[in-house]
Amino acid sequence: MKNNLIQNLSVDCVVFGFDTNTKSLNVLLIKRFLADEKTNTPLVDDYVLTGYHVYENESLDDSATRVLKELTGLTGQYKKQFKAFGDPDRLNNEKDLIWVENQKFNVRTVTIAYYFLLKTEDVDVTNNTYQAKWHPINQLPKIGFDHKQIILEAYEDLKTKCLSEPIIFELLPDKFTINDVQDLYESILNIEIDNRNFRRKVINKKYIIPLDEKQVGVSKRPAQLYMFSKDIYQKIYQKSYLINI
Amino acid sequence: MKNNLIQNLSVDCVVFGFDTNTKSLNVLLIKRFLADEKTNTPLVDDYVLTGYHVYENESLDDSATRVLKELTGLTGQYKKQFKAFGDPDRLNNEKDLIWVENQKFNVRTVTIAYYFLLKTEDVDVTNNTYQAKWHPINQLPKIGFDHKQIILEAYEDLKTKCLSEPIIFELLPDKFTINDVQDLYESILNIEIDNRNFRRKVINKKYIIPLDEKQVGVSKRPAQLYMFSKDIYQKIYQKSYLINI
DNA sequence: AAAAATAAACGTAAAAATGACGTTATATAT
DNA sequence: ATATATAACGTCATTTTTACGTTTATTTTT
Repeated sequence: MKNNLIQNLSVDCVVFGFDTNTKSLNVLLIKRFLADEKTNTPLVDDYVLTGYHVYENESLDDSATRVLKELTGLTGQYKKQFKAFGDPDRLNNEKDLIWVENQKFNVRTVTIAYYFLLKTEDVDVTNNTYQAKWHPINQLPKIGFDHKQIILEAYEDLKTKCLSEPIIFELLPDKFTINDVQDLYESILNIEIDNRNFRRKVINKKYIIPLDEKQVGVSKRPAQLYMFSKDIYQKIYQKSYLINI
Repeated sequence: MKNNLIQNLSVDCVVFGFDTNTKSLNVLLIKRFLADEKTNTPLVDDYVLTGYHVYENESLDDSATRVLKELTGLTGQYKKQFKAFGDPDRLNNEKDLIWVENQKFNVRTVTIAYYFLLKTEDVDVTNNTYQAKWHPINQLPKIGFDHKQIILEAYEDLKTKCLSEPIIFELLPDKFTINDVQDLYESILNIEIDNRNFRRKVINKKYIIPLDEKQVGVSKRPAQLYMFSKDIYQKIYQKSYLINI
């Protein structure tokens, strides 16, 4: 009955990026493909999150950081551990497939799920060994394991979190327009926002700093560029205790 | 290097309750005591969270539910999985002590931490085998393992969450006064709230329902009793997309 | 070079929510 | 009856939000 031995321990990373051109919140996924050698029938043909076993002397956070670095080459990105997934039958459908190495029945794989926010421009997707690819959160392909659920729960957490903290700027280029910010909120939250009110609200923030630059290469009036100052934000930040139930 | 074998898997439960008399947010903790048989020197003398190994065919959620039931007899309480703790040296200081059965060095214990919100009145602390005791969150005793950190992180999550969701009512009796609600917010958030403004705000909520009852046994003007209607809340609830950064 | 088109950027006013504070009402205790 | 303590209500100024209309700057078209 009691089970004080043995499980697999892994981390999985939901990597979010924002495409300012298509105005789409994207998730970085890895292609899985495996065919039967004789019949050539595809056994696995889907996408999954990046993840890996946690090394023996590694903290959970470090493990997630390592996995992201291996995939993207990036470190220091916004990272949040948002949930552990560990139902006993979590990977049972997949148990003789790849990624799950030498697993026997009844071996539980607990995964600690993180999400990362990064600037799409920082990642070179074409140049990696993982066949990684960005997928719009609203048009996810066939997803393996229970990773669809993990992605959607990460997304829910992100939706809540972006309302109360300026994490959105982790997803934007260093220099952005007010409309970029609005597009991003609209994509994440799947809502429409009044541009005039939104603009005023954002511009009034002390930590949104107008630059001496405008957009280049646009075929209409170029917009003012801004940057986000984390320093200023942290200095003037004071926790709001506004009860909103 | 790689570690695809094995670790201990447990759940730990931070149980929150509110004492309307002392106006204190409390945590339910279990006494640990162990003395050296010869010298009688105390080896362990502190408090810890309830927790246990996850059973072989048990989901993480079910495991937490079981642990709470064993401690309090209660089921169906508000429950949230808020973080996994799994640093490789997490329990190393404690490795030859009780609770950690037959552990060897280098065995990692990952714990999935939950917090529960319950009505203090529902729990009979005196009548349990665990020597469980309520402790004000602001006057915690000596705490074993890394459970102090776990408690404080649960508390942080609760503080954030109670601002945007009416989970506070999980901590109050079924019938409560407006001042009870205020006391609870003040305790949790460690702030002072203007009674008149707070009262207006709360009373205006459709899901706060005045009863045909007043306080009894108080030595001053008895206050109106209210109840919280989860049904009405869920019916009229619509996600607010107010961006507050 | 002027006009048209388009998106950026600014403005205004009503409504709602919040914050700060004064006053009244109702029960119990003396 | 009167005092007392707490519950409960009220008012007003300020801030924030919502809902729109207007102007400005730049590019493209004529």
